Amino acid sequence: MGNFARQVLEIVARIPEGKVTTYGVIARALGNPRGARVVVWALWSGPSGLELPYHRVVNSKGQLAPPHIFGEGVQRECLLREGVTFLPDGRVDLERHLWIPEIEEP
DNA sequence: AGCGTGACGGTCG
DNA sequence: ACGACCGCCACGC
Repeated sequence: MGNFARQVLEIVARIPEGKVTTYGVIARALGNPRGARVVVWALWSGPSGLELPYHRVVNSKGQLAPPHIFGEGVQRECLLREGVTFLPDGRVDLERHLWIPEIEEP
């Protein structure tokens, strides 16, 4: 796993309960503004056993990952359980729950 | 050394 | 507002 991917996972590990962040935000925090897709790759390659809150990462519109990733409705339920609220159209209410990590890179 | 692959994001019609 | 398009970056083959 590359260095970037490791840093991605470090950030994911720090997303507070009841909060979410986005692929793009993580990429920017790591100084790679156009690296959103690499963040995706990092999540794929990350350890599945470890208790990382992968479900707290959504896209820039607040939409959840497609069902085949976590299973139908699973991601949504995890977030609901943690107190995340959704808009009528099913997107996460980013206004309230978006979490921006502190800048990492030196 | 290409080339295909994304759980993406912004821009434009 | 919404979809279609296109650029993006690291990685594995």
